Amino acid sequence: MEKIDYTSRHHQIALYAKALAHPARVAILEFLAARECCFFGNLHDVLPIAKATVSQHLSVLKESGLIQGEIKPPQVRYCINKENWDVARDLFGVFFNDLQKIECS
Amino acid sequence: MEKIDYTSRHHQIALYAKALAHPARVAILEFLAARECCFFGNLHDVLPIAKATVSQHLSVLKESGLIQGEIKPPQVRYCINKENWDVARDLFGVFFNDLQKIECS
DNA sequence: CGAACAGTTCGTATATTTGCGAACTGATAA
DNA sequence: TTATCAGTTCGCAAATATACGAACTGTTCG
Repeated sequence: MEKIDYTSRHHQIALYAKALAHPARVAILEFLAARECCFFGNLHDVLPIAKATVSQHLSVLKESGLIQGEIKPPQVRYCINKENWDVARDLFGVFFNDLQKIECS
Repeated sequence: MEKIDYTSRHHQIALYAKALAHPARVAILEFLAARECCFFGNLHDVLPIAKATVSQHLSVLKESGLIQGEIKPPQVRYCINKENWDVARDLFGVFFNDLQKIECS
């Protein structure tokens, strides 16, 4: 049997999963997904962590592509990046739903 | 606005996401999901990592509950834990699909 | 200008993750 | 019994993640 390389799908799923791999980030995404818009302060008010840590988690989410930030001085407005959110939803959807059983080797 | 605690849903999603947060584990799950059964050796043959590392990733997946191992001397047969797999699918499904927009505060 | 406000960045400490080779375990085969 | 085979565990090194306070940036307000 040949060694495989991880496909770009494997990497993509892993990257999105990594973004979701902390309860704070799950909570942030849920909070954002429920709102048209949301400022840093709203998140900080609600989360049980220091603002530096909130900012750090937001960076992780921004780097994953799942959210985007827009500067509205003096605040920063965050929201879900709908395009990538849909990509992630489809990746996980296919991953969890489209398993085809093969006979035991 | 009140601080929230992370809910057990947040924790659960984060834990399953953590399990998926490495390409090797995504590849393993995909491989298992496609087969009725699969031995450690099959996975090691296919993955570009040392057997100690394969074993480690399998431990992570076992601890997450997404897979289970059964000793069939001298081999170990791994398979998807269908029950938890379904739980994870539903958690991610709801998470990605059931967002309700609220007006900007 | 100087103070205040909203966030980010920096520096640092600690914990967790990833990866590997080597040593181990437990079952079978010679 | 000894060797072998399948897989796990150990010990370690390097990288990454998590968290925080303090210092910083950039804007607005007096």
